[in-house]
Amino acid sequence: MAAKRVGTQDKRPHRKAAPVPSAQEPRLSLERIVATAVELLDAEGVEGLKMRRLADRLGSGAMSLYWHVANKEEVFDLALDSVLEYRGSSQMIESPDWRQAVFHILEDWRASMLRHPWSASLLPRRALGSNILGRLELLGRVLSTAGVEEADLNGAIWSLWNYVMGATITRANFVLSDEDMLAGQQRLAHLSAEYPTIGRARLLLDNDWDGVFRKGLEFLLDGIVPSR
Amino acid sequence: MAAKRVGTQDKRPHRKAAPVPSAQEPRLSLERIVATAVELLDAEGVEGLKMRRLADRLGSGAMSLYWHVANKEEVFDLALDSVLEYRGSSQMIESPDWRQAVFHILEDWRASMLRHPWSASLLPRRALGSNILGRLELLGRVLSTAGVEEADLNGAIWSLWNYVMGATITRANFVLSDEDMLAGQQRLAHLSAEYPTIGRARLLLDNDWDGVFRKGLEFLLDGIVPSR
DNA sequence: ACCTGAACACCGTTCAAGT
DNA sequence: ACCTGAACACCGTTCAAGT
Repeated sequence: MAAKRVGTQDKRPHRKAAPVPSAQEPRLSLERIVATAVELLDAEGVEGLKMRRLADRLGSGAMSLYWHVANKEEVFDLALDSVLEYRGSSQMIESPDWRQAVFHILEDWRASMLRHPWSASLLPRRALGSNILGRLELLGRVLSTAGVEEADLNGAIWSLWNYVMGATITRANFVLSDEDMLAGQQRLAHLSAEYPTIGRARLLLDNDWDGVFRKGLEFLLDGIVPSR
Repeated sequence: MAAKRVGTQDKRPHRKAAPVPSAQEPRLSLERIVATAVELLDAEGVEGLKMRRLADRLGSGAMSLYWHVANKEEVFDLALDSVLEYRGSSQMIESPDWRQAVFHILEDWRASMLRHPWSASLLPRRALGSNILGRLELLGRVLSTAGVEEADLNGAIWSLWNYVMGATITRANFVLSDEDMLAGQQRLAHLSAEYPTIGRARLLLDNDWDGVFRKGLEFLLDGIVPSR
């Protein structure tokens, strides 16, 4: 199990700071590799990302990748961080309504991960890249201005992190095709005998993911931020 | 990405209901395989589980496993479900104090997963086995008696699921050796320039995981269960 | 600096065969 | 019913070499 690190090191031989204009563009570049990796991950999922297939899509030999990245792990780290880049305007975040700002931050984060369903499950296992650290920094700032004491800030951020990650990982893994849906329904009907409460709640069937997410978030915020 | 199913099917050729006493014990058994898989997973993590290594530990050829299980996926499913078996007494759960009962259910669930750090990350991706369904059924029952309306039960269960899963997955992946700890500390010190709020909150450093977990859970329950 | 093919050391699993 | 070894079709990555 890879130990958790914070941030990503650049262990490549040497990288020029700015590309010399006279030099011809290399066929491969970190940016192209990462963008293509994201495409491939979106299309085929985590286990669909293979170095040879990635190289194929890029029109290069499999081994060419290894000049740009150290290994497959680094491809995952880079793809993950790229997907977590904040692309919205900063308007919402500077809203005087802190509650609205927190909702925007967390829902945008969640939406970014759901756009790339492989990303959420990956995030807790990998080093925290700069884009996610930026989002957490922003969250901390808003919570601070909302009145969360410095001593409680760590706990507040982690509570929200835990909730967002749990909700998103669960949602992202719950991609049911219609046939799966049907099969699950039949199975649950059968299971209702053994699990009556779950059956009555129609668990796994009528899941209003977004509604549940917002509601739980309200509850957490009510508790985290002292006076309302 | 494997689609989510509910429950696990038994596709093995034929299984006798009760072992004929006169027949000699087979060298392998599902139980031994699963128990050994859990051992191996505990020792080496998800990527450490290999069919050949598992067979080695069992003192058999690699291919012998395939008479008992369909494939590696099934080994994961079975190991996961076995780890989620409830081993406590049912006393706590029948406590008249529903809040205490919910806490016991969720903390025992969380503890079971933390005892096998590979399990939490696996759970949302796999079919729900009978042991986890049993825990959810129990949770639903307690929430019901606590006064949660039937229409809100689905949302209540999922809110808690999301929170527990997020907290546990994050915690389980955060196993820092001392050197990692030190490296992270230095890195964060360096990062404090870019992320001052995070730095001040000592995020990633002073994490009182259990305390944060309980606190957030209190907040959620305050919101989920109407009158206190 | 950047890219390549051959080759190695694995993996999960199929198959045909043993007892 | 239960177990096995040989073999196949992959994988990630090392290496020595090309331009």
